[in-house]
Formats: sequence, C-alpha cells, structure tokens
Amino acid sequence: MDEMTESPLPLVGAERPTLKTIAAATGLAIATVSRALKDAPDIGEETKRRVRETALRLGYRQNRAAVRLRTGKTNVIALLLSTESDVMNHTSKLLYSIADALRGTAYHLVVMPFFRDQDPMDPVRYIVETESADGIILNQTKPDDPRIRYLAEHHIPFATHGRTDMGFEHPYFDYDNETFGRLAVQALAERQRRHVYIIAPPRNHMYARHMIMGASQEAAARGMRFELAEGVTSDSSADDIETAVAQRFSDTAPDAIIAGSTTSAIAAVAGAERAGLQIGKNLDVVSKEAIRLLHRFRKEMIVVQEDVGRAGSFLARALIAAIEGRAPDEGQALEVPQASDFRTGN
Amino acid sequence: MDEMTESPLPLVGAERPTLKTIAAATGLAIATVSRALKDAPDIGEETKRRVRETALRLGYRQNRAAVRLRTGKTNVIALLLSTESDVMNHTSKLLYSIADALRGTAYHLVVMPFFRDQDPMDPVRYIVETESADGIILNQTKPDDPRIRYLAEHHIPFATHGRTDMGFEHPYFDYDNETFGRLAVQALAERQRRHVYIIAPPRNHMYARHMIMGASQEAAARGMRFELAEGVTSDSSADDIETAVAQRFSDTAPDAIIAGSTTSAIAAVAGAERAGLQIGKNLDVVSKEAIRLLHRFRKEMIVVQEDVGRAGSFLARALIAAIEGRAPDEGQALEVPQASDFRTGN
DNA sequence: AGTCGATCCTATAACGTTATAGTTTTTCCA
DNA sequence: TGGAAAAACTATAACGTTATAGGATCGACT
Repeated sequence: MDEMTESPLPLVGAERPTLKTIAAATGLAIATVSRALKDAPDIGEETKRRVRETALRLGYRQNRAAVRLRTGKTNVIALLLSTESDVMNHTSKLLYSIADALRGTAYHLVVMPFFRDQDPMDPVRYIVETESADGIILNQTKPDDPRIRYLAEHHIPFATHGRTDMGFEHPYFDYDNETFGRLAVQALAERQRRHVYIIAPPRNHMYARHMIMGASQEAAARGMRFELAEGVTSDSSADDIETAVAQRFSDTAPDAIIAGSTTSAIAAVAGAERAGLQIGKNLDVVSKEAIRLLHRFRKEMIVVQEDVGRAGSFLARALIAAIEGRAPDEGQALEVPQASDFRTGN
Repeated sequence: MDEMTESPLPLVGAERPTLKTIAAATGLAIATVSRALKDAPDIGEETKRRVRETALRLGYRQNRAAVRLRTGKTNVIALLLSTESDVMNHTSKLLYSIADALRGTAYHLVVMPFFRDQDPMDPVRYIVETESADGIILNQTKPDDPRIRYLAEHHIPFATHGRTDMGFEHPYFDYDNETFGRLAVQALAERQRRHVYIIAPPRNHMYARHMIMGASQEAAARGMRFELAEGVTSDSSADDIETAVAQRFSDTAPDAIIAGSTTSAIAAVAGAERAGLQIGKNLDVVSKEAIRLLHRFRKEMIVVQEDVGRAGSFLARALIAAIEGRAPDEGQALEVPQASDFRTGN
C-alpha cells in the first residue's frame, strides 16, 4: 500500500504551453495570438496560419479555467438525474446519448444526481448560485415545477425530459404517455380484456398524469373498468409491487395490466403469476421499455420501445442551441407511439 | 417556439458577491478575507467570526474558476465509462454511488463515456493535457492497460474498478471473479452437472481472465467438461447470445451455463430454452447481477448479487484520499462472494 | 530603554485568458 | 503628394482568487 502514494514512474512533465509561449515563439503579442486562434477578422491570413501551426506544434490547449474566469462561460452542461426514477438502463441510455451528442463540442457533462433525502431544488440552486454550468438538463418534470420556475427566473438555459404545465414555453423532449395509455388500452381491448389495472408513476409527475389520462379516457370510451394500483407506483420497489399485485389479483382479478417500465412490469407479472394468473390466457400485460428485454422474460407481453437515446441527443442539441442563442432546429419534440409499435414477442 | 429564446420571467439578479465585496463590507483587505475564510492561523478569532458572518449574510460563494486558475486545483473527478460494458443498472448504480460519496465534498463528477469508434486513450489524454480533473475513476481494466500506464507516468491520481497486472500498486475495487467462477462451478457440481458452458466477458479484460481461470480450474479439479462460448462474449448483443446458445445447445448440449451479467444470462436462458432445455431439469444456470431481477425471470436460476454501490463509494473515497495526499483507510478492496451467496429464487 | 518575538493584518503579484482602446503600417484616392 | 481610411497588430486592464513577503502594533524580557 505504500507504493501507492509515491509515483511508480518518472515524471515526464514539460510545462503546458500558454498563449504566452506561442507569442514568444512567433514574436507576436499575446492578444494577437488569442485573436488569431479565434479567427478574428482583423488578423492577417499569414499570421493566423503561423499561429495555428505553432499552436499545433507545441500542443497548445486553452486553459478552461482562465477562459471561464474571464468570460464567465463554463462550457459545462449539468445533467440533473433523479435517482428515484425507475431506471433499467433508462439512465445510462440517457447519459450516453447526451455524452455522445456532446462529443466534438466544447461542452463537458457534469452529472448531479439528487437523492431521496435531498430537496430537488438543491442542485439547481447550487448551479445558479455558483454559476457552474451554462445550461441544465433535467428529468422527472412536475406540472408546476419549482426548479423550472427558478431556472427561468434566473435566465439559465435548460431543457427538460418531460413537459410541464406552467404557462410558458421551453425546450423539452417528451414521450407521449397519453397516447401510450390510449394505445395500451386499445391493445388490451382487442384481446377482449375488460378490466385494466395500471401501475402508474407517482401522481405528482407530469408523465403519470398523461398516462393515466390517456388510459382512463380510452377505457371509459370502451366501457372497460379502469383501476389504479393502490399503494404502489412504478417507482416502488419490485418487492412491493409484486406483493401488491399478488394480493390484489388473488381476489376477483383484473384481466389486464399496464406498467410504465421494465422493472415494474416484471414485478407485476411475477405478482400476478403468484396469484395464479397466466399471461395470454386470463391476463394480458402492456409495458414500455428502454432496452429490449421483456420479450425474453415473457414473450406474450405486449411491449413498446421508448427511444431514450433520441431523447438525450435531442435535449443536448436543443440546450446547446439555447445556450449559444441560436434558434434550435426544433426546440420541443414528442415521441408518439403508434398502435403498430405494441407487439408481443411472437 | 419564439417565447423560448427570450425569457419568460423577469431577472432578479444582483451581482454575485466576491472577496472584494466582503472586504469592502468589513473594512478588511481582500487577502485577509481570503485567509479568514480558510481559517488561517494568523487571523484573529474575532475577525474570522466577522468575515464568516458577512460572507454568510451576503451569500458568498467561491468562484471555482478563479481558484482553479490560481491553484491549479479543479475539484473535478472524472468518471470514464465504458459504454461497451454490459450494463443493466451496473452503470447507473456505479454513477449514483460515486455521486453520493461526493456529496458534501468539494468535488464534482464529470462523466466521459467513450464509444466503440474511439480510442480509449482519448479521454485520458484529454484530461491530462488540459489538466481538467484532479483524479480519474476508470472501469474495464485490462491486464496491461495503456490508460493506467499513462496516468501513472503523468502522476494523475486514479482509481480503477477492476485490477490490473502491470507491476505497480494503485487504488482499486474489484469483484473477485475468480472466486465467482470457482463457486459457480461448485454450485453446478452440487446439482450433478458435468459440462459447463461459460459466456465470459471479452478475453482482453482483466475480469474475464479471472472468471475463466477460476471456473476452468474448479471444473478440472472436479473432472467436469469446461467449454468457453465461441463467437460471443457477455458484451455481445442479446440477440447474438441467444442465437449462439440456441445453436450450440440444439446439439449434444452442455448441462450448465455460467453468465457474468444479467442481460447475457437472460439471453442465454432464452437461447437454451429455444433449444428445448429447461432450467432445473436438464440445465442449471449461474449468473451474477447488480440489481435483483433474475429470480423474477426464472426462479430456478442460481444468482449472486454484486454490490456495485459499494464499489462506487469505495472508489470515490480512495481517489479523494489519493488526490489530497492522505493515506486511504484502505486503497484496495476485493468483494469476495461466498458459497452461501449463490441462491435460487425458491 | 531597546530589542525581540508574537500576533494580526495588508500590498502586491501572479495564474491565462479576452475585450477594449489604441498605435503603426499600408493602401487608396483626389 | 497629402491625407484619410483600412488593415494589422499591440498594450493594458480585468476576471477572482491565493501565495508571499512584508508592515504595524503590542507585550515581554533583559
């Protein structure tokens, strides 16, 4: 353990070149070098060429701290991740797609999860107060989301995964959970199911409202029974969901389940099977998922894919456009599922 | 879409206070305020109190860019994430646990995934050349890992998820895959299985070697057949794994499978079942997983849990200790599975 | 009384960059 | 040929912090 503190190999070091180094090497002023590197119009072509060549040769890299101090620009995108959300690769997919979209740009990705015991406002306030990011991506939006109000008030560019309902526009990417709910009920109706049991996300989330609204309206229109799971949401632990479903389904059971995520779907199926039901026989189950998995679990399940990767890269692009004051190609997008996307594994 | 660019709500703004502001408010010199806030021994107690009180009242927050420029300290921990690794919450668990361990410290978490088309050295070189992090956590170590050699040469503190084999010590956290392999074979032997088929990680990874070594030695000691999956690894796509297993098992099939991860296990089981095998009857399957899921998939599976959360917080603590020149409580740790951890869902 | 040593505080420079105003050189035209 | 304008470059200050060397004040010891 001792070798760990001292270094195992010799230092190769050499000082990191700065604008000063290049200025000395080319005989130009520091300011000229700076302007040449950013292709300012009042620098001669030949000079620019020489500066660029020298910079490359010396391995010059901008000192981000100095730029940040001088300009106030951080080149940081903060991703606020809710750790409460039901993940199953949702999180890593989102992360990877944002990081991928950031490749080749000047932006770095700082991840700030917030935890159960934390006020969701904490990371937001921190970023605003310390000016530690140029823009923020946040997920798990609520209809009236104090984080978003705060960001808007402080003119911090942001983009959300999920819509809000607060009377002003902002960049977002959302999955159309209302349509998901409608089409899920429709798929179940086509299989002659009459009583839908839905495990929705926590009610104070925007996407829960959409999903419940879509499903309940469609069920009503078709004269089907609609029942919201009691005591559990799609964010509950798998054990809790399994237990709740097992109990509820040992009674006069519903004949259909809608789940909003991979883990809740698996737990619900386990619960229903424990109560003696069988998918495809006296039960059908609809879920969406971020990775293809559920059909290997039970091929009779009706599953639709949610393209989280598209969400991530869209949000990254929209946010950078907002930061740089450019008009985004599109600032808002909705991923709308089609009836034909709801498939079994057969 | 137009409202999006201009701001929906009025700016509240007020300038951010600096040391200068506090100096003016207290009548002290900027340097004194700076030293008072860091509790330097040559500042009077009463003065310190006054400065702290004023700082709090004005809502002072250090400007990180200035500190970074002046001291060279970034307060950034970079997490290099391999996107090739089989995830299933492995990634998000690791991420969350690191972020959680960083709470209350001065460190931020910058995530840099690297992608298939990228040289794994790229992010490492970038960080070293731009001095953009105080320390680095990396996963997916190789026996002789050029990233680690480079970091050691440049004296950048780092900690790895997984061991290496390069002749010098460094902080790491590793899961003992050799013991996993041994115990997996043992569990299969107890169920009278005689022919083990193993879907290992890509061979150039450290943990693949360990797993294969442990399993093959134990199999040899017990006179069991040992067969390495051909053409697929645990990082292959689920479809590829399922197909490969289905083909191999339609022949004179092995009677046991060892998989290193949730997704590969699910795909392998799907393939074996397609070939007509049945878990618990003429087949047993061992896997490990980062979240409890596989027993809901097939309760007959033999599963052991890998505590990725412990890995993350250990790595964060060890790395910060290294950065700050402190001796870590422990700098290296191995999570060793026990025979009793291998359980079915019954 | 003089000096020494604490104790507490301050002035200054520097980190690397960029914005601004200004200076020199060249070009062009009447 | 004189002068103005355009082109190309430079000097300087500033962003907010910290390290360093140094200054003032006071009590204590000889």
